[in-house]
Amino acid sequence: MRPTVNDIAREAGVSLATVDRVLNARPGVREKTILAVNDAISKLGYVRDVAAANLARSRNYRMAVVLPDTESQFVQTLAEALKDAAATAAQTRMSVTLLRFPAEDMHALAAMLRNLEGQDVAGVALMAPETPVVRDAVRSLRMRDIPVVALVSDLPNTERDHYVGIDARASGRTAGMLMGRFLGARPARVMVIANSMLLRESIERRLGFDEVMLRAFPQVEVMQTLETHGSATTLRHVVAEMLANTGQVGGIYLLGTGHRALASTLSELGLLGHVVTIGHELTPHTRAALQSGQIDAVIAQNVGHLARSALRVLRAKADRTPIDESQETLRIEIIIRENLPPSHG
Amino acid sequence: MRPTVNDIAREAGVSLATVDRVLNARPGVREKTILAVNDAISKLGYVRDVAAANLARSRNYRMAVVLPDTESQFVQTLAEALKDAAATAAQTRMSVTLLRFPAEDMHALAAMLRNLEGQDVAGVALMAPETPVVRDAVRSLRMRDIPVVALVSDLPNTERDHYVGIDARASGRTAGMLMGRFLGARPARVMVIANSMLLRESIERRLGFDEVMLRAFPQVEVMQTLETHGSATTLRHVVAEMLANTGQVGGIYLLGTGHRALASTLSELGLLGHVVTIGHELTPHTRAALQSGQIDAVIAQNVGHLARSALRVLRAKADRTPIDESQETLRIEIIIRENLPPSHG
DNA sequence: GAAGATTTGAGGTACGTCCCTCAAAATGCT
DNA sequence: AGCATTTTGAGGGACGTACCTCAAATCTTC
Repeated sequence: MRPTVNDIAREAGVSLATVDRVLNARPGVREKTILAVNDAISKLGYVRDVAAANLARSRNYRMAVVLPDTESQFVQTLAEALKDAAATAAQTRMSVTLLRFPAEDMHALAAMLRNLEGQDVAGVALMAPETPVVRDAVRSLRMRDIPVVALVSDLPNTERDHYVGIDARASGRTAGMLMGRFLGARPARVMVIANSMLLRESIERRLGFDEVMLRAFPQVEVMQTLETHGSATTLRHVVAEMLANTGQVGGIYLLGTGHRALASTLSELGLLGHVVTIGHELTPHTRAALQSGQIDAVIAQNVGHLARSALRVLRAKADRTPIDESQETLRIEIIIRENLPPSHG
Repeated sequence: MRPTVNDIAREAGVSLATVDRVLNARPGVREKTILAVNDAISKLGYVRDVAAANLARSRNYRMAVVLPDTESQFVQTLAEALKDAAATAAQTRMSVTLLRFPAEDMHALAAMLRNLEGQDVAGVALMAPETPVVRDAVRSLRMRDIPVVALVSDLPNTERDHYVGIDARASGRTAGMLMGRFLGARPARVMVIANSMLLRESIERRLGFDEVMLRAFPQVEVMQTLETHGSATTLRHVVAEMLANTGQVGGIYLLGTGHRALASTLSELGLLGHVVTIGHELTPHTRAALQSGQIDAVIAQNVGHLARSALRVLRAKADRTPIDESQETLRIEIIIRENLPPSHG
């Protein structure tokens, strides 16, 4: 049988009230008594029954998840995963509010976060680029003891409590290694396409990619990043132009979105399936593209895991409970047609 | 506020006792009343507070995990992961007993499982090859309403409640695709090495591998499987012989264990790093081999996830609670040096 | 050693659910 | 209608913890 607070009281030779005061760090206990209780705790191997504790507290965890308001399939997929995770988390007295901010409007985001401070929010998960305004908002939340978890894109220069997501640089390296090996030994050129090189993630991925290419595949020339600014038309245009003016393009590395536009452009040029294409994130589009052979590999993070992990970490932070690192570390997944996971509705 | 059983009672116009009877499927309630209660439940969106329920039940789940008693690093790693998962699961009143059976002695295993029947075990997770004896033992457990979860290696022709692990055939296909792409366009031969081709897993992996090779890489010749029977000496011998008698060996596919022996053999022959090597499962050995470039890729399943998943599924089965498929589906992971996850102590 | 402050004990209620008992009410059957 | 049977209600104790109050015991300090 697991020891309870009563066992500790008996073992330490104090009353239940004192054990309770020690356990919950309430004042009015002598140092000596605190030590005696802690001794009993470790001697009996007592572990607080969190479920019972939360029941007694009848605590409700209101968590907020803040995502950019883009139509990007990845963000949509993530939002869905978060809803699922929230439904499950409801079983453990957690309620999750999903908020969206206009993607380019950092001040709107800051206002949103400031607003959250007023309400009794137990934690915030945030997917946003690191700008000064965001840094200030995060600091402000932390000052009020509200845990903040960075989602998908890290906020390394803020006081965020935790980052849930994969290392963008390492995922770029992974993409690079696959690209190099898939291209084979012959010299080739690789096109790199991004939405915007102002995004930390794109920069990091590209850095990782280049790192590996330079080191391991010197015969491959990686060209300058083409920016699409999220526009399919621009993507079509720059890709067609680049392909017309450059020979030996053997690979395309898509740092961000635009898989559909890329596939149709390649298809028009009769190149579909003849160029090694590697992208990021598993969405309905990339899934379909993998299945039909339009993409060769996708570097992804498991969004279901991401969502559950974010909520678990927020919860742990709110409870001031330790985090199981091995469970909360997301893996950089390499997905090809052969190991495509089932889609689950 | 979340609705409680009291709210349901009020809403349905019945007493607390009746709501309780319905919720816990106790007898002695008219069909009509059951419907009324269920209506109230769905109307109010009631979700049972599992924590409180378990507290009240003060139920202890004794789970047993049965693994073969091999020194294989994979099994060792899995055992470690299970211990970690068990430690965490202890927080939710679950205790896990880890049992080992002599790898080749199916009758010893059967006796072990029969012995479990006597004790009040709430569930069994089992990693074992599917033999008639095992089939009978599983059936017997199920007859006593003890849930059985197959671990790592499926038991498809038994009445096991669930399988936690990856599809061996699909992981063979994944290995095949990587092998083909890593080899490049030129013709080559691929050696396949297994411990024993009597193991279902080895067969399945090989089938998947061949499938892809035949379809997508006709220029590659996949040779007959060499069996090592777990002996490093045998491995050294057969590999050296095969390499001496066969030209153009560009790749080696290791279906089971033997990474260290293979590396040292290749090293002696001056071939280390010149042959595309693909193996299975992430263990300290394969991790080191990936890091040093001795292996090019490993097809793996996340053992931490595997362990947690097995315990969660057992728990759900014991509680007769639905399973979150998307959380319990293990992914076929492709691991190369660039996306090697951290080792976590 | 007395007054004051600090520390400890005893006891209670609550959280939401399970599970038990016993009596009361409703229903079915002849 | 009367009886047996089934269904329902009312109530209480338990699980392990949190949090509250009030009194008693123990320490300080002069």
